[in-house]
Amino acid sequence: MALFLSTFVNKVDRKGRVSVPATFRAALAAQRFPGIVAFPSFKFPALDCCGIERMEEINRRLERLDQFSEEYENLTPLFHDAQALPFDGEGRILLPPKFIQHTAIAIEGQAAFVGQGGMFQIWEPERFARHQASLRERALRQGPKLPAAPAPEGGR
Amino acid sequence: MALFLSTFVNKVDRKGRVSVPATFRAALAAQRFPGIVAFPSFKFPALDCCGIERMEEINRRLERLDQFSEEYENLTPLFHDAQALPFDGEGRILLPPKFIQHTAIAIEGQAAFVGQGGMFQIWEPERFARHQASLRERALRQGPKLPAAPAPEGGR
DNA sequence: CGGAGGTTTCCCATGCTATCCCATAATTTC
DNA sequence: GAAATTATGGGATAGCATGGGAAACCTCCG
Repeated sequence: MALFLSTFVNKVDRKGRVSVPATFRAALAAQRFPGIVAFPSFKFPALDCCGIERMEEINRRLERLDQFSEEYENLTPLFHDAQALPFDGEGRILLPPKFIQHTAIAIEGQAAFVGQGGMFQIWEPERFARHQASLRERALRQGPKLPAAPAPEGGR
Repeated sequence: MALFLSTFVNKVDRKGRVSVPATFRAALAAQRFPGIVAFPSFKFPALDCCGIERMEEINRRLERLDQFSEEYENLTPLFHDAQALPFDGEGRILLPPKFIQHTAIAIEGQAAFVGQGGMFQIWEPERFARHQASLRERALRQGPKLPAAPAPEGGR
């Protein structure tokens, strides 16, 4: 299973290239497409990213919704704006102008790669810091709850 | 299942490396990733640590929540700050600067590995001593209670 | 059709740091 | 008491993030 952990801040060079952290690349190494798939977050100035296989999984989940329902339609933009970003020889990706704009990441600035478990996000570092603070605050207020272990074989 | 017992204090060398106690390594030996996963404790200047399998288990549970829900988001900070720390050939890990800072562990100082059962913590030894004292004091005041064993046949 | 301008992809060079490897001392086991 | 395991130290090496330039590519216009 691909598991993305920790936060890495890397530089964006003049051409709009960024190194994907080596540990993230390693988590994706087994997949057919050597690169990542990214799409603008609905709610935040960030990119949601994963490997191609996860994208296929998301598609399978989407297929379980009624084809002409509003929920279905609400989710399809995800595919409209998604882009496959291949690694270059050094493990970098090129951030397309649209993504630069959506995230407010600057050319010759920095990009934060944020592990989320099965996926990761890309943020402009200062915006992420603010986002993280507000997330913490909300999580404390609401009390994070992890669903019980899936019953079948359950540990213990 | 991995079970971590007792407390060990080891040196942190000039490069920020510490030996993980051999018994803890043995408890993790069966897992795919040879190393530990650590993240800053919410409440204390300490690191919470476990093996990769436990992290994957947490991720599996997380995946049962809707991808873009608030409950989901509330739990992701766990992954933002977690780091996989692989063992070197001698069973040491490298403490990243962030963790050094959070725990106030000093380069060329010491680190305490504290067994907690299914997980363990890493503390700066003096801080842990104070923490332990206040824990004891509270436990005495409140009287510790261990949940009863599940009924023999116990469903779930 | 051909070529100029701009862009993208590939390749090589560099400094830095983490990782590997070996050595030694202390401790435990047999 | 000898051998194995563990904790610790330090030097050598490989991998990573980063920068720049050359080659391939496309597009638009002459």
